[in-house]
Amino acid sequence: MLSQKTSDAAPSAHDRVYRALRSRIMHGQMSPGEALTLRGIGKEFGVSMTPARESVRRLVAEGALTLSASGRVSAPELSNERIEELAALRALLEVELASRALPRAHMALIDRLQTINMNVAEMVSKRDAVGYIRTNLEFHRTLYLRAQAPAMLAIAETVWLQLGPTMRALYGRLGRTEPPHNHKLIIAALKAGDEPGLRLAVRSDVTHGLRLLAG
Amino acid sequence: MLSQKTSDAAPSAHDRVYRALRSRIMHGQMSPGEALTLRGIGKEFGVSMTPARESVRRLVAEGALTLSASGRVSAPELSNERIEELAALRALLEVELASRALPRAHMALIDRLQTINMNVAEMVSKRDAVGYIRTNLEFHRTLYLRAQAPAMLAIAETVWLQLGPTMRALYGRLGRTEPPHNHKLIIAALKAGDEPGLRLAVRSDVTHGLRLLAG
DNA sequence: CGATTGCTGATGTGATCACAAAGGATCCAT
DNA sequence: ATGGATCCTTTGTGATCACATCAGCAATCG
Repeated sequence: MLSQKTSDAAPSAHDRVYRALRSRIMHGQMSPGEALTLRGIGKEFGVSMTPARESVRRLVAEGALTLSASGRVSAPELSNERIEELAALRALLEVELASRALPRAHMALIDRLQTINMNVAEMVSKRDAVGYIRTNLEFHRTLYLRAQAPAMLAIAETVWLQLGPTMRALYGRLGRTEPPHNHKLIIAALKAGDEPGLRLAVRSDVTHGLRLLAG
Repeated sequence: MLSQKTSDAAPSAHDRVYRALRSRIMHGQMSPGEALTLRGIGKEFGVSMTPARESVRRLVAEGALTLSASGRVSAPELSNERIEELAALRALLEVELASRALPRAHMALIDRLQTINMNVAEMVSKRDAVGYIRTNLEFHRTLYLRAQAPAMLAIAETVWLQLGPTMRALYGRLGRTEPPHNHKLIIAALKAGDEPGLRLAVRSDVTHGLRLLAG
């Protein structure tokens, strides 16, 4: 799911469009229900309808966009049931990924996570929703990359993608002064080599924000 | 992932092609490495390259097909690491799905599972690889549908899809006389309301065959 | 004043075409 | 016989076009 081609030497037009839209969706730069048109995308990226269509179809296949019965495409408006299910999926997958990353997590990685976490805190203090989502996902991805489980990570990213448009809405309702407390628990558990603690911390981090959105 | 459109009233050309190819891949009717061409697909289904391309792109996005650097498309040849990872994913997801289905599993469902299981046994005795794969997946899907977790089920089916072309290769090496013993354990655990037993049985069923393929 | 019907612009779909690149086969040289 | 270079066929990509359909809006009627 991450890289369509095994070699990304020649970025085709549809791939460029795909990546741009994907990033926009995953980072909460689209609101739920917001519509897109093929001709509009084509115009924005200077391509014809063909690559625009392929990008959109691919994103629809990944659940990042919704296709209405008439073929109109828009960012999904998730039901509470679906949000809860996606949150459960995040918990299931990311706990496993973190657990697999734990034995390989050396100091260099933990340092990097702490640096990223400072950026997360900065985004929170700046009330930068998009920046917060991006750095937060970067924190998780950096950890999970150590799990050496690309298929699992790809699926986890697909779940993030599906939650993207809903994320910003979450940020709005969220008690914003919250520094990333759970991230510190994750880092502490990594340092201590405490697997049960790590699993719990990841589960809490992933579940907490989404629970209040669904409820 | 399952239904591209919320309403499947008007089956568009690319959707028809997509479904046909998807079924072919998932049921092991394509060998790993087998190539496809857009014009060939178009000719086979009586459509132009456009719907053929969309179907293929969608299947590539789902990991059901592999796109070479030059855009050529073929059924994936999975590495052992990837097979093991996909097996782990199946275990993770399907144990959860079974666990969620358990409290909702009434007698009617168990009866249905037993009927399907007879078909599985029949396919095994007939040495029908495709039929075996199809009925086996039907067994699992029937159970998981009770979990009321469409997103999770969709992801599980994506994993099945990725394993599809490899499945038949598995069947060849598999001790074929094996009747679906683990399926009986699953049914027994469902009858007894035994959640730990169910989790173990599902994990064994999902993991066993794939382990020897990867090893 | 509100609901319904009819219309118009906008939108997705699929076909076709031109083009570039890749793969394979053939031919030649060693 | 074998290795390599060359040519040609096949293949994917992206653009454009014709067509059917849908959404939104306006005019009309109750």
